[in-house]
Parts: sequence; C-alpha cells; structure tokens
Amino acid sequence: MSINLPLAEERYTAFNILLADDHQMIVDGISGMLAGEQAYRVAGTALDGQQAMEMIASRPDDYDVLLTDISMPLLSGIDLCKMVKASYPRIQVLVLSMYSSMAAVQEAVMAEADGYILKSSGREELLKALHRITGGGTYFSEAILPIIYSQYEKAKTQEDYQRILSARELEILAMIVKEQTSEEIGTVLFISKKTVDNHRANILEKTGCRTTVGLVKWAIKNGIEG
Amino acid sequence: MSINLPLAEERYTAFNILLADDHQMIVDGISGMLAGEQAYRVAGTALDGQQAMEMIASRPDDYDVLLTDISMPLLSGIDLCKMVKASYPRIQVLVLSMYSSMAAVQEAVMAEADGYILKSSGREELLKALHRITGGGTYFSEAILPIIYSQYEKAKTQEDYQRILSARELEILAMIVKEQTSEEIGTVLFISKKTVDNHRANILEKTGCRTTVGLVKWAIKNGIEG
DNA sequence: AAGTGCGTAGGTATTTATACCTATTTTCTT
DNA sequence: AAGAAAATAGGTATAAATACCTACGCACTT
Repeated sequence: MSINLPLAEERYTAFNILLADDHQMIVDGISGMLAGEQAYRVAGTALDGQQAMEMIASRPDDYDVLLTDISMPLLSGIDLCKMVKASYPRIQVLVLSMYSSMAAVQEAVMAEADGYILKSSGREELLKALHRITGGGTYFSEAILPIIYSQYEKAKTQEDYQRILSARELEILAMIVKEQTSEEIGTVLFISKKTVDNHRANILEKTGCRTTVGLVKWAIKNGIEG
Repeated sequence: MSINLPLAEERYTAFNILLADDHQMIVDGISGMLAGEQAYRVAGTALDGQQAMEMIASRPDDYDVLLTDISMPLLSGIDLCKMVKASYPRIQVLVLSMYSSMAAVQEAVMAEADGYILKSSGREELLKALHRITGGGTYFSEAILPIIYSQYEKAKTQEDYQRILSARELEILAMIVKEQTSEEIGTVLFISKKTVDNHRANILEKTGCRTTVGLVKWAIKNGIEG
C-alpha cells in the first residue's frame, strides 16, 4: 500500500464502487441505498464474477472498491477477490455474503478480502464497512465474531477437533456430495473402502455432523463444490 | 373480494407494504427502492415470519400488501402467506424468493400467494408485480415460466414421472433434510417406518434422485427447508 | 527421540437406506 | 360408476453407512 488513500470526507470525488451480485434485486437495492451518499458512487454493476473481472481488467482505474457476493455463476466472489487482489491491489474488496460460516470467512481472509459483511446486516453496517476499507483498513462484521469465537472455543474444549479438513478429507467430502458411495470412492482413489469409511468418520467428527445428510448441508453451506 | 380495490393511479394514499425478509440488506434495499415511489409506502418491516404475523394481527388495517421472502426463521414465508390469506384475505401477498423451482412456486400457489418474483429480478419487475397485485390481479415472474414448462414436458415424456411432490411427501422430505431417520419420522407422524420408506422411494422416483444425498441437494436447490 | 497428524487398513456389529413386491382404504376426478 | 392417485402397511433381501476398536508407516515439529 504505497499510496495513502485520503478519507471520504477529504475527497472531492466519490469512491467508485463496482457491485457484483447475481441477484438483480440486491444490485438495485444497494444502488438505491448508495444513491443518497455523496461519498460513494456505484460506477458499475455485474451479475457474475467473470463479468466483474472483465470490467475491472478493461478499466481498472474506474473502480476503487469491489463489493462482491461470494456465490456467483462462472466465477465465485472468492476467486474474483483473489484475482483482483493479485493484479490490482489498489482496489479494496468488500465481501458480502449470506453465510456466516467459519469456512467462508476463512476463505475470504485467505483471498485477501479487506472486509466481510453479511446480507443480514443493513445499510448502516455497509456504510461503516465502506468507510473503514476506503480508509485503508479492514472491516469484519460483528455478527461473525461470535462464530469465529465459538469455533475457537469448541477447538479448545473438544480436544483440538473442529479444525479444518485435510486435503484428502476435502477430496472425499466432495465425492460424497457427488453421490458416490464409500466403495466407489475407494475404487476411484485406489484405497480400501474401509479407509474411506475411516475418513468419513473423521469428517463427521471434525464438522460436527452426525449423518451424511448433515455433511451435504455442511458442504453446501461452506461452498465446497458449489 | 367484496371491496373493489382502486388502482394506484386513482388513489390519494399510497398502498401500505409490510416487508418481511430475514436479510436486513434486502429490507433496506427494497425500502430504498420504494422510497421514490408515491404509489407505495413501506409501512413496516419484519425480520422473520412470526414478527410479520404479529404485526399484521395487531394492526391488520395498516397493511395492503405483504411482500415476503420464503425462507425465514421461526415461520416460513409460505406458512405466513397461508395464515395471512386465511385471516386477512384483503391483504395481497407477493412472494419474493431466491428459488425458481417448481416445488417452491407450487407451494406459494397452494398458499394462495398473489404473486411470485425472484430476487434475481430487479426494481422494474418488482414495481410491475406490485402494480398488478394491488390491482387485484396476480403476477408470476416470467423467469419461472420456462421452469414450469420444462417440468411439464418432462412429465409428459417420462411417463408421468417427475410430477410434483404431494403435501405428505414434501413434509417427509423436509424431515429427511433435518437429519431424521425413517423410524424417527414415522414416530413423529404416527405412521409405520415402512410407510415412510415407501414415501422415500416415491420421492426418489419423482425427483429423479438415486440417494438421500441427491435428495438433500434437490431440496436445497428447490428451497425446501430454508 | 518423542509426539502429532495424516493416510492407510483391518475387525465386528448395528443401524439405516434401498430395491423389489403386494395390498387395502380413502379421496378426488372424470 | 369407474379410474387415478395418495396414504397406509407389510414381506424379503441387499447395500450402505455408522460406531466402536486396533494398528502401522510417513512426514513434520519440537
């Protein structure tokens, strides 16, 4: 961050926001919300990640902030964030998500997002987050702190469980969600069905699920193969 | 419908809308969108179905239109719609949903909703839908017609399969997604585990799924148990 | 050198789900 | 009155998942 960004109050021109969300209702809603704000201007909108990436790539100087949903067609908000941060680190990224899950927040942080707010939060919090990140800071929704905290607590009390899944476990979980049985998974991965079953047991334990049904919901909620 | 509702243009006062959605961002967004419209006024907002029901029950004459999400905590938009239509048929209900699935639309129609639009549609369509239903008519999003049509086609070609799930089947599917076993479901519904298993087989056949995992994905995709 | 996590694999037993089948009653529609 | 569909329930059999357990080698860290 070599350039020191001036605060909103000190600027003569508004911050230009690129809004990416596959729900037109959200796009229109947020556009309407920001219409009355002099500090921010919706300079462009995209209905999927790829479109957003193309818009930024063609005119990177037109945007100061990317406000993006996580789950979008063609290119997810997480991948979009990674790409933008890699090529245009000047652009601040604020992730807007439905999910307050540990995995989703963690992915956003890994993708170097500058902030993360929930769709269950309102106009007030959006403005606060925008103010914070355009000031060069970060903003993570208060609402997600208890989740992170509770996960941390669980990890401490439950003897180090509830930690993240290993690569192998993620691989198997993805196959489970694709409706493959333990035997089929074993055949594909050249390991015993018994090993797959052991992995399943570990996955169930780590995710805190009791059945495969819960696992599928967990996987979808956490954006695995989504 | 004994009272003939005057059209928006003829009225001196705006239609009063109660907005129910568990995402504050949507509530704020739509409020902002309708702020510039003289014909409509957001007279109240609720963050869950129960709260919406209480607001209507305490002051039923304050609201002309209920604009509600489907998946909400405590009381779903579908159940809310049923209750409102049963007690206050004067109030027009417009369902606003993430899902463009047959099952979700079907449930809304069964609940006597006056309209159904998607969150992927924008401000334009929302206004069109509001205008139509306050005029005493109905409005179902263009975007859902192809889905209904495709389901219908499937039903014709696939020997009457892929038809819609019955109320009982939807009930059982919701319980499956809640991680309940056939035995548990049977106990709760006072029917044999065997009957539940037969229902499961029929649900699998109708939805075209092969396993419970597929069923969970189908249910989530179709907005059952939000 | 000891410990930890991971991936591997086996045993045993039980529970749950699925694939077939028939069959009755009720309800709704034609 | 006839027919279709839904909801009910049973039989038989297999497949799949879950709950317990032990065990070993490898890589990494302390």
